[in-house]
Amino acid sequence: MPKKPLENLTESMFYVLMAFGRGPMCGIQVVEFIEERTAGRIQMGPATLYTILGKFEQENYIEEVSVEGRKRTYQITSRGMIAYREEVERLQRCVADATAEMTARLYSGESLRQERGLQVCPC
Amino acid sequence: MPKKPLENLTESMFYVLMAFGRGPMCGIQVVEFIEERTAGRIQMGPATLYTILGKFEQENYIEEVSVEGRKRTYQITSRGMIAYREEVERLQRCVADATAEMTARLYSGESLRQERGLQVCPC
DNA sequence: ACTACAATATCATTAAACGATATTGTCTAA
DNA sequence: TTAGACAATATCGTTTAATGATATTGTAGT
Repeated sequence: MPKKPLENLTESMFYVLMAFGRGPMCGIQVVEFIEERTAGRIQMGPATLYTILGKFEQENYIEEVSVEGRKRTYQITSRGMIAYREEVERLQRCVADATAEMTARLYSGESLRQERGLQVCPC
Repeated sequence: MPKKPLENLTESMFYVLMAFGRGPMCGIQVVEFIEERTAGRIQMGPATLYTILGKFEQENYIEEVSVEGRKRTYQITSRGMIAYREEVERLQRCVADATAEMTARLYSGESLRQERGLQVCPC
């Protein structure tokens, strides 16, 4: 079990934390949330789900709030919320970097060269 | 070597492909690009770098354009460009999903309940 | 030729994803 | 009361990725 917060969530982990933004829920509800939120793009199997839930509980990103029979309900912790917000920011930085890079190339005329498959100035 | 395109790039892979948007370059230049573009946030060691370059060449995302001594220069292929654009879109969808979810919660009054740590309606 | 450096390559360990399958608890109907 | 059926969670085993550390190799300067 890691001491430091996970510094790079996977897409699956990200959506699991997003689910708990809706409030406490059990594993199955998380899967349903993800399927709905991503319009079916992401379908998480039980192995991935419970692996992540286990890790998140160790990591103190979520905590158990009730057990009814087999059904375990979790809620997100403040630590989990921080991790989620940081992940949103990381994703935004990636997109921003991509955008900045595209813009830079446009202004340097690089896009023309790329389109034509040229390695050097076409002049 | 996988037959289908990689459907989910890691952050490291993403920035490597972004680097090749600048044109052909060698491994070291990729590392320098990433350090610069992310303002030092991401520092890639040789193991990660050459693992990724090897995989991308197999995957036909990049191709060798010259070898001078030890120095190998690669350029991105059209397949690589497609993978890169798809990855940008995936990241954008993640951010968009997070935003949509936040908006939905604001309008349902969920944010108030979350802030106060309540599981049920506070009324 | 020797040395230093630049660039790439490999090793070994740890962690993540996930299909497949197993387990367990609850409820219903006869 | 017990035999399904079902809902929910748990585990196994394989494959893939990340990465620190270290090794290799080619080139140039002296």
